[in-house]
Amino acid sequence: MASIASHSLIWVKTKTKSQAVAKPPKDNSPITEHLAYLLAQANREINRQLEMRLSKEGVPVEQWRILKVLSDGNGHSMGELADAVLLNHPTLTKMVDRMVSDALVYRVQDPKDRRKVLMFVSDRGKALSKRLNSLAVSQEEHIVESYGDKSTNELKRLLESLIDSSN
Amino acid sequence: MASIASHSLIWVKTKTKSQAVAKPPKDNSPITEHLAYLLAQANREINRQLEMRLSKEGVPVEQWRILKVLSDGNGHSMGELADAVLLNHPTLTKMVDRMVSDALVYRVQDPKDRRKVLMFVSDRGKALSKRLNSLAVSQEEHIVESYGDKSTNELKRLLESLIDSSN
DNA sequence: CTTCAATTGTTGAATATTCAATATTTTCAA
DNA sequence: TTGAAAATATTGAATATTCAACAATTGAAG
Repeated sequence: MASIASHSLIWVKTKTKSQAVAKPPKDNSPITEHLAYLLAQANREINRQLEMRLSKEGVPVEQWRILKVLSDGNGHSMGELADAVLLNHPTLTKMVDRMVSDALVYRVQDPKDRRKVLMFVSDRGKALSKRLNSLAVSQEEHIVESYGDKSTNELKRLLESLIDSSN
Repeated sequence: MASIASHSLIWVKTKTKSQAVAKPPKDNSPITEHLAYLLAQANREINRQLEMRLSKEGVPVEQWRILKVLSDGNGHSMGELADAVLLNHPTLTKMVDRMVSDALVYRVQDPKDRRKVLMFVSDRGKALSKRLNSLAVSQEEHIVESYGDKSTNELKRLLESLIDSSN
């Protein structure tokens, strides 16, 4: 990992003239200045691109998430899984039903707490998961190409800390 | 607007030690290292918060967007509006149907191109829009409180440029 | 122990979204 | 000028999501 001195005296290029810096939106600001809108817009676009990649395997983005989370080999309860893959419980139940039909995952009742169901990924699911991961990684590489390494990493860092600060 | 010299010699605080910097994800990276996932997660959380605020007026986030876009007073065609508010055309048509029933907006056939329908906001819609904007602005202020001004502005800037680079 | 509240997951009905087909109008080439 | 293709918006059927109610199990207080 890059390690640099704790303080550096460097030239920083700064904007001339009044900057188009995002300000807290006023009542009459365009919607494009709202963080909530920018997040929705960026998410929609990136998700659309990923969806197109994954369509090669005929699988929705949510199933990639499910397979990826389960690929640690441990059993995950439905509740846990729902949080991890950003789906409501009933939506997850029904998507898992489909994936069970497709023999990608299977349910096991948790012996420690029989209210719970532990989800596992099948061999078939693991194989699919690998192919999906390649597609997802290649999408992110494509983003990095046009958007840049620095920006991508900085954006990820900021998103993580936004999520942290929202809990 | 703030105006500063075009180059400044300043102290920049930099990280000591190896940083926990996000790297391009590998096949076996956790899903939380994928940009697509972080965007979905952040969007879900911020959208959920906004939804809760707007529920005071019994209005979904999408209707706030529609009213906000139409609040410039100009007529907007359905296609234009669909793009702006991040909805598919048929979804928008049906949501607009509801809003017309609620007397928030109305349709006018475009005299220049009669394939098009121009959408306008009613007085009632304008009044509601104002109240919704207050709620949305106060949400963003709340985010800025816990997340910080710098981070918020930087995040917005990066999201804008991500979107730009994706077109 | 027993009972009642909380947790976990699923189901079915109600609602919303999406896909494909349609209708209308405009554009443009022949 | 005409006819075919493109653009725009809507519709209805198919699909997906959500809400509220339910069933099963556990936890915990009395």
